[in-house]
Amino acid sequence: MDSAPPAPPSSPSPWLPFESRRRARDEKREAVLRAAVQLFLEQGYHRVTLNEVAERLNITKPALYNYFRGKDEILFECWSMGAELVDSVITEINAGGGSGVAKLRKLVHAYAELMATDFGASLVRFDLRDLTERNAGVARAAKRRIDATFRRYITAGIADGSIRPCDPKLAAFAIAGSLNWIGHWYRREGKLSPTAIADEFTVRLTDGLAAEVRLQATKKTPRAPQGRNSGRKTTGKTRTGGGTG
Amino acid sequence: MDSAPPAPPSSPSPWLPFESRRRARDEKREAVLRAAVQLFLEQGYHRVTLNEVAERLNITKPALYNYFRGKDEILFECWSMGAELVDSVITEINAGGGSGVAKLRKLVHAYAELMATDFGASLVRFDLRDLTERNAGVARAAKRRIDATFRRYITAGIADGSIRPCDPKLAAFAIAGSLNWIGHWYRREGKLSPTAIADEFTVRLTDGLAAEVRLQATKKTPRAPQGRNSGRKTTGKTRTGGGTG
DNA sequence: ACGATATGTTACCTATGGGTAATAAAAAGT
DNA sequence: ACTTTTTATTACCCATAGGTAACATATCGT
Repeated sequence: MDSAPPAPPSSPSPWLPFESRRRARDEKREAVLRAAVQLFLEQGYHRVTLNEVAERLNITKPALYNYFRGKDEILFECWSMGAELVDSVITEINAGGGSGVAKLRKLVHAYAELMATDFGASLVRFDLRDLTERNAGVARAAKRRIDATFRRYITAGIADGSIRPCDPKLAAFAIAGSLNWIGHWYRREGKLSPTAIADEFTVRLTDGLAAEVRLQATKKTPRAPQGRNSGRKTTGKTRTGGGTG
Repeated sequence: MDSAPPAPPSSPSPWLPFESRRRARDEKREAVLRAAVQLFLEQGYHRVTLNEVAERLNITKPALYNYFRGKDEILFECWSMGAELVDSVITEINAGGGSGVAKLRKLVHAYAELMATDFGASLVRFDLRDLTERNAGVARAAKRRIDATFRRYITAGIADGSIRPCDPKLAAFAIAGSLNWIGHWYRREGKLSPTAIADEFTVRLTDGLAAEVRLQATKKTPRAPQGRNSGRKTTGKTRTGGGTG
């Protein structure tokens, strides 16, 4: 409160400290979600207060109630944003063709990239028990649909011969587990880009399942049929995130 | 509060409602941890009150402070129990011999089984941000050791030729992710026994990495390796847990 | 311009639950 | 038996943070 309020450097908030406020409702709603999801991921849902969320948007707590019924609804809407992203990915893959393993690879790749986004990570970092019973039900249903999709692609792959026989349920658990975990260790500031991670995981996770072709890891080795590691001497310390969890 | 207190059916609490209280201190301390970890996993740390923990042990909240400095310390001690289990597993594997892939398989198997225990699951279900900075530091260090072990076995495997060349860091992430996720979906009441899961994951997760032998999945296992669940009729829907997460 | 509506603000309420003080009752020491 | 120490109980404190009421100010339709 010293001199004039020069507006904090990069403020991606539609509410300028005390100025023009004429944006569309939906735009503001989404701005709340973007601020909230970021804080929730940073500090954890229970440690984030609505005052903090509001403050980051240059408004005050009660203003939030113009857009949401309460804290848990904000959480749910964040989660839903992620779920919609996954749903649209699935819809697109379903629309296209390809063998079982091809579809599975597409899903793995897209899902891995999603886990590196805020709304994507919220799918696996938020605790559904923080939602109302009603919303938790919706969320569980969405999760089931996603899980079913993994299994369906695997089952289809086994049927069309592109995937070696295995238990679709456990295979789906193993794959989804790896992918979901990305949401826990990925850090924007790390050296691994989302696409690099997605590329690698697509190979790693479907390699053991594929019936025929063995995909090569994207290690740049121009020729080498047997993925030579691109000279990286694995000098330990690369640390991107928490490692095991 | 009607008739005489016949002591709740199966009370694994050293504190009988109003009777002999002469157990050793450590035994009680651990009883607190067992009750706490169970509640924390069931309902989530923030939704569990110390009153609930105490109530389950037939005591009152302040009594807990004879054994712990506060709620967060209970959480930390639960977490530590899990960490110690992993550490002892690692110690044992390190003591034995075998190729890189052999050690990795041992670790995967044991870790998978651990994820099906309360203290094991607490390793990945608890939020380290709920701990004091000091304890969180200890926990992070432990996690790093575990992660390093995965990478070391993989690196060793590549060196001794038992594992195909790959990026140890990402491979470790992929494997640990799958395993950690077990802690999220495994349910005691489900039909999958911990060993069945461990067996399957050991194959699934190291299959794509192994240089030579391709292990065979445990398919063909007659049916229940273990799971004679008291006559549960297994009607279609198998659902063990949340599926994707 | 001018009400009506949407969107903010300030000031407040209150349930919750971690933590503590004072005290009583066992266990253990002598 | 008695004191001392450990361990439990009852009664309380109080900071936090979600939520609400009452009021203010833009924005908009006409």
